[in-house]
Amino acid sequence: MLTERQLEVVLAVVYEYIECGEPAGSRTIAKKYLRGCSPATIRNEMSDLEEMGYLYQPHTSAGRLPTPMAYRLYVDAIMQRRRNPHPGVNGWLDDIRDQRRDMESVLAYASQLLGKVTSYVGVAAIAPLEDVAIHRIDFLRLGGETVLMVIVLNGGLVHSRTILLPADISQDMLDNISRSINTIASGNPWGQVREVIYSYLVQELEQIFHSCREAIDQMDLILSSRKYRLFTGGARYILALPDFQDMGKLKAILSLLEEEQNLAAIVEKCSQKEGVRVTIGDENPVPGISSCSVVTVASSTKGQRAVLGLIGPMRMDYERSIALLETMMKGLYEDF
Amino acid sequence: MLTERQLEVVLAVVYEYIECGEPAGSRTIAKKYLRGCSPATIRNEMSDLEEMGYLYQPHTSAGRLPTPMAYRLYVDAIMQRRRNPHPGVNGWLDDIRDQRRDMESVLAYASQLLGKVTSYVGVAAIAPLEDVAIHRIDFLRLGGETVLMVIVLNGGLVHSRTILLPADISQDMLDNISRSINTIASGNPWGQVREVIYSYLVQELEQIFHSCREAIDQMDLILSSRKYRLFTGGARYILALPDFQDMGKLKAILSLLEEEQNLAAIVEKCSQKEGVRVTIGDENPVPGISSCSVVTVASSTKGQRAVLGLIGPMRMDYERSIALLETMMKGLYEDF
DNA sequence: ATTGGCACTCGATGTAAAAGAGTGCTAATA
DNA sequence: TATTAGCACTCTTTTACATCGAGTGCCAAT
Repeated sequence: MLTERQLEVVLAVVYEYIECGEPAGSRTIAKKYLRGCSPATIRNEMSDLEEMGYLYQPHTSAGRLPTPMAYRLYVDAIMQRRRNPHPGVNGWLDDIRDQRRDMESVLAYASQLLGKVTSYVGVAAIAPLEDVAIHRIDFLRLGGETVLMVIVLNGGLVHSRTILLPADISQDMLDNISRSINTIASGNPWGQVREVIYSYLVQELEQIFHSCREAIDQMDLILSSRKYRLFTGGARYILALPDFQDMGKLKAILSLLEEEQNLAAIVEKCSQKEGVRVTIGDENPVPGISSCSVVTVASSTKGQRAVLGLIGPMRMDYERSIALLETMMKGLYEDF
Repeated sequence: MLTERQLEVVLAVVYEYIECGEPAGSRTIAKKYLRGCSPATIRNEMSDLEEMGYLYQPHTSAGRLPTPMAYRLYVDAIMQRRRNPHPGVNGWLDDIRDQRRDMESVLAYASQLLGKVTSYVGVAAIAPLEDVAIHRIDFLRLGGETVLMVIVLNGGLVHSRTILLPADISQDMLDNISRSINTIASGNPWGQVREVIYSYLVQELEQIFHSCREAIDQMDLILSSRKYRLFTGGARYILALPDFQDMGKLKAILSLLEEEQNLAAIVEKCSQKEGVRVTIGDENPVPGISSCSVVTVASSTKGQRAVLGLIGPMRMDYERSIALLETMMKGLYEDF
């Protein structure tokens, strides 16, 4: 177990490193954070803390750096105490409100904004899941067997997808089908009406036209798949950070952004429960960004679940990031 | 004017630099490209060419590098002669065909593919312009004055956008409006029906409900705006290129990718006329990527205009890039 | 007009010395 | 017993300097 002073030292090292970006020496810590002690005392503590796995030295004659364990300690400390709202957010939210956009645009804009003001990568995600109420579903015949399925969810989220039915169906017939589906589905989340539709509607419709099953299967595929709609923004700003001067890290993070599935894996894990979540280094499910941390905040109203997040270096400014995300999410949800 | 041999030397320097990535010396050029001449002769020619602005030396004791003028010469030479189709494209096209996706997915996939196989940044764009035939337009009431407008264009391109009408209109009323609009618009490009709708329909509908004008204005905004739908892919691969080891350049190109308007400006310029277009360095309209080149190919069938492109370093492999884009565009258009 | 020869330039590479930051250890101290 | 001052030691970073080598420019010979 850590003594009071050891804890202070660890937190000081983390704080100092986040601020300055360089290994913290005993002298600095003594002077800036623990005025009552001499550098020598701090050295002794540091030596012990290194043995315990909280600190390490990049080389013999350098100061100490925090290990992921230390970051975890630091973040847990932040999470326990009350946090102040991040300043400036209200102004940005007003901008968003003025534009009166749909949820997709709002989140796209939010991710850009997050990236820009933090210099980390901003992430926004929305879970078009089975428990979001369906507004309506339409099928538009594009020609031949190709049909465009448009699913509108409450909150203005639109999913459209061209599907291929096993036969050529007239628009009138498609309208009939969508009317029947909408009667049951509209206003309810897919998760609730799925069973009903499969047990009752498909049978009835199948008598009219057996292609209905195909159409509904496709719907099920989209709505049941735990697919997130993802937005990222501000990737260019991380180039300025000293932590990403290394090409290897840069490549890892850019790859992550381009491969949506991996990003989705991270986001999904975070949206399990509401509130802030911080994943440090190896704690996050994707290899390759083991030197990065992810801060996310998940929230849901009316069954609409959204996630805002920041991906940054392990020495990111957790306190500010958390405050920013919390404030912004709170602000966004007053609108929707 | 350039002599025959001077031309040969310039082209050789460009070719050599594209291949090896290092300044070409007189010795190398003489040995590899102009066997009949001695290094000293080449040196004299090079000296003249430098004066003429085709070559330059990064420092006194280095070989020569091509200037943008030299690249222009080189590209023009390629463009004049017959080009062979790029191998391997057919296989990829089969993959695309197998997935039977709509145009959006196809282009998104194509941009990724382009980036991956070239290590440059792949770009795909589609111009949802006034001259693409409209399939149909729907208005879906989301609640209150908020309405989702879904515009489906021929080819499966979908544009949806929430708009705000000055009054609360029932879904039935909206259906009436869209039915009226579709009667006139469906099957025709907006450019052709725009006048008709404004002169005839708006007047008629306005008697029923004056909000129609707002709705149609919004449509006009989307369809008349020369807005491109853009896809980029493979940005992570350029990190491996020696040309982008410099953070400044990297930042420039990543910024470009995140700011769609700039990218659109580039693409727009290229889609003016069909066929391949190469923009070298400062020739392209966006500052910041003055050390990059852009190769694009534009094409259109049934009024559907699409652009494929590659953004790479100025010493990109133009020959291969051009062949790749031409072959791929040709292949894609056999499907659509 | 072309070519061989040679001095010259300038970046790249390598080595050594000096500087600087920070530790670990020991002995003195409160 | 916990803390502290002092000092030797380690390892990186910086600087300076000599060397190397690729490639040019120019001149005289062909």
